[in-house]
Amino acid sequence: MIDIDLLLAWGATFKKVSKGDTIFTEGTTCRFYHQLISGRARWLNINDQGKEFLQRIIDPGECFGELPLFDDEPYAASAIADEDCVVIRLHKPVFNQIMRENQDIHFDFSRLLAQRVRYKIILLKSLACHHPEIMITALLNNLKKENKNFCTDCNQLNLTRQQIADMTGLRVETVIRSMRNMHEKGELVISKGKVYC
Amino acid sequence: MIDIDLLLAWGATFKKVSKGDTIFTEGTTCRFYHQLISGRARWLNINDQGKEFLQRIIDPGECFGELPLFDDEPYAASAIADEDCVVIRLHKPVFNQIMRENQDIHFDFSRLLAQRVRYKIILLKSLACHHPEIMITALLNNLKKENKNFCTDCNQLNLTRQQIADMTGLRVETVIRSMRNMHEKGELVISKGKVYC
DNA sequence: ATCCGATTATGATTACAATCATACTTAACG
DNA sequence: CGTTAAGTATGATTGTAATCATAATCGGAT
Repeated sequence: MIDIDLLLAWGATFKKVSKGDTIFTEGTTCRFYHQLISGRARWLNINDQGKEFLQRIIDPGECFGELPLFDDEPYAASAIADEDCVVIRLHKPVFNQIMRENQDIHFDFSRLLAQRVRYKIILLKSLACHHPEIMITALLNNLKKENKNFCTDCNQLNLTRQQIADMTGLRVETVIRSMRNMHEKGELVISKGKVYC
Repeated sequence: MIDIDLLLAWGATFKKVSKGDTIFTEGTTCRFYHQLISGRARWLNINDQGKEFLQRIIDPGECFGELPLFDDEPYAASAIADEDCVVIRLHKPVFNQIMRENQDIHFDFSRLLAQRVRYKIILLKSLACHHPEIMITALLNNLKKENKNFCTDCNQLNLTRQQIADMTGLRVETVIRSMRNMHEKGELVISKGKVYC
């Protein structure tokens, strides 16, 4: 999201994270701006029953855990490395300084935040209607719009049914059955288990 | 959210809206910044079955419909006047100019957007777990934290069960039963139908 | 004070996703 | 290449919120 050279010029540092390790934890104080260089991570809530609610898959080039940098509250969710990762980090006060001195970047982040609100709103209203197929459609539409978790060439969805379940609160069996039904209806294509839309 | 004198200095205009009238509609292009002067409005989605999903009650002093100003997408939801309202409006390009020239205001909006994401995330994860009481608790906690829809003196909740249903996707009967159960458990107080927490 | 619509309340029934069980298929790894 | 875990698939059963029905209560308007 922010140019790496710029981050480095401001004193950002690289950090290696091993697969399975927690990068930061929901509810704790945020001290850094984070951006993923390589690997893959997930941003998620874990509820009292130990069930994961997957907020977002984090891919290289993306920033994550940015909410506390703007509202000074604790982390809203945890970040866990799905693979070995390299993260670039910058101290929060320095990040704020960049925002102040570089208004275009500030506007980029406003846009990002507005988009995040927008997608959460769309997902919320679809969850509220209780129809699994509508929830899945809303989720996939959101992801498609931001070119996320889709192969840009072949339109293959690159999320498992379980991940979709974890992002909607549905059970994996319900996701499987719903998506198969959507396939029958021609709303998407399932070929050898792979989903295209 | 923005000082009214400042808005007026930049050429903002007042607009009267009658009870029941639509202020703007989901999916249409946004041309104005809106802030409520007096009255009350609601910000909501209406789905294909005609069911309302209530995103937020808008009270005097609050801005609303601000997402398109930052991400240049259409309105994410509609705004409808619950009472006769006066709204102050400013053309979108002028709003952007204010952001550029007045960085503190820009940071205030970043904070607001981050908070909105945060609350949507919290609500999302609670909806995903399927327990009505957890959903209602999450909603009320969110509102309480921003001093919204609560009497600051007596802690009285100033939303109907129907409105809570419309904000969570639950049925009004389920909200009534769940809240009565929360009352039995001492998680809130219901006295003559009024809710305190 | 009286009326009327909105709100709160409660019971009975139903629909459907969760849950449990089991099996097949695919991908990763030594 | 074979082993194993992860992912996909499908059927049977269950639990719970939605739905339907009905009534009491509250609040605002006349």
